[in-house]
Amino acid sequence: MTKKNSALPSSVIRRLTRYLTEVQMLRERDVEWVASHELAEGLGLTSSTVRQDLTHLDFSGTSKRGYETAGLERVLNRVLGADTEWRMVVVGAGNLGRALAVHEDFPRRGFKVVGVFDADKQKIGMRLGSVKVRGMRELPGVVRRERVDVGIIAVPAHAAQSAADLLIAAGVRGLLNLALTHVIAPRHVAVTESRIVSTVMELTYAVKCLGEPALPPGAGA
Amino acid sequence: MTKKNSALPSSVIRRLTRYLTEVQMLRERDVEWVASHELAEGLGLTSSTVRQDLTHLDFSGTSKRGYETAGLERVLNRVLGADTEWRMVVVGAGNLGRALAVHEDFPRRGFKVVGVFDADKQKIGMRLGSVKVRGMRELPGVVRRERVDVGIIAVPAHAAQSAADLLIAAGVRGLLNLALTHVIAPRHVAVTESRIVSTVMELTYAVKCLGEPALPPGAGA
DNA sequence: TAGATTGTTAATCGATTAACAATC
DNA sequence: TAGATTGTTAATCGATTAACAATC
Repeated sequence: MTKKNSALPSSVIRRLTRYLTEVQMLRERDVEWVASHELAEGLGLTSSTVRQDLTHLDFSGTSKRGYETAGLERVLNRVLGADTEWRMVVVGAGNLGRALAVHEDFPRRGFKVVGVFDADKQKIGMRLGSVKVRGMRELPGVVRRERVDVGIIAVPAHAAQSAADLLIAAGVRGLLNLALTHVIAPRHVAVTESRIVSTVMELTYAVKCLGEPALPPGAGA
Repeated sequence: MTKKNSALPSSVIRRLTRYLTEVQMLRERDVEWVASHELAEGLGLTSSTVRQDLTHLDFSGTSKRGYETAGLERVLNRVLGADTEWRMVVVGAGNLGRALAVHEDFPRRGFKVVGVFDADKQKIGMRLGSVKVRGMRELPGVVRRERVDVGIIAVPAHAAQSAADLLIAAGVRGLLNLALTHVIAPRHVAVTESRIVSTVMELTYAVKCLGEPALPPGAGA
């Protein structure tokens, strides 16, 4: 609160989320201290980057010992807002939408899915964990009543913008867009995009660039 | 083939995947030409970035008209390797793994899931689209026989590295890691990581930085 | 103390943007 | 032709890495 708080670069934020999960795992194993070079190794970074990143936090390491995991976890949780509950809805009850609605990692980290919506009547009423799939008409009411912060867009590309518009009009402040198209949102709504198909294409490009393996592992003759 | 081909920067590759999906949609709507500023607008970029990116391609635009969508789609497909079939297996038949195994966007783009594996006996035999969940012991044989290129890791964090090791030993050349931990792989295996929980945390951080809305949309009294 | 590790500054590296001549 | 848009160069911007004094 006493610290300048807004808008760390997204490159830094992306890594902070990884430090957090790493530190949580260290804590489960009762590791009390971690050095920048250890975090770096575990995550494929340089120790310099780690130290640079952690200076953005209201938290200091100790010479010779590194960073106390308990304190680091606490401050990362606070900066990332992972210490508060975030209420989400999922739009689209296809394979991806259904998987996210019941994804165990979400409640574990303070993300609560309070509703799932789909335009397809066949899907309405379907039970997903603790929620039922509802029709799109119910979306605005649920978003308001349940004070939903974030909408997850898991619909086909052609329906993504109208799902976004509906969520924005209902009052969400963030959108996670999983559809293949870019969605437009006003400045007061944050948008993050994540596309599994694009990610796989990035991977296969990298594979292609590796070239054919000199020797397939375990090749006999 | 006649062009230097390897290792465009990953920032460029990430955008090329988006140009490809965008151009495919334009083609469905029978749009024959697209200008850099139009692509930029549709994707939230600058026209300068778009033109810069497209110079990496073995393809030229035309003054006054822009880029021919048919040619652009063809060359993007070729560069990204999206014109060949990629064979994949999914390790982990939890919610996420099952969703990916039957994800419709994959076959549509040349990605074929030829196997799903899980250590849990209860899940073995479960039917997912055209494949059945198999035990981990069958993984090496399937990867070899089916000439699998890429393994998708959709297991809990503590099992991620051993899943990676198994896939690598069996001969995959790429890993898509969806688990929360970093996995280590030798240089001849490409790794891409994608973590839905981290992505949501990036989003909620951005929401937090927006601050409280001055006026909640549609606030009455 | 001696030595390891932080915090921080400066140097490097890469990515994005601006600008404009060439071109159709 | 006139004007719009590319391809490309140079300028800016930001992110990563290297290096080292401060410190416990």
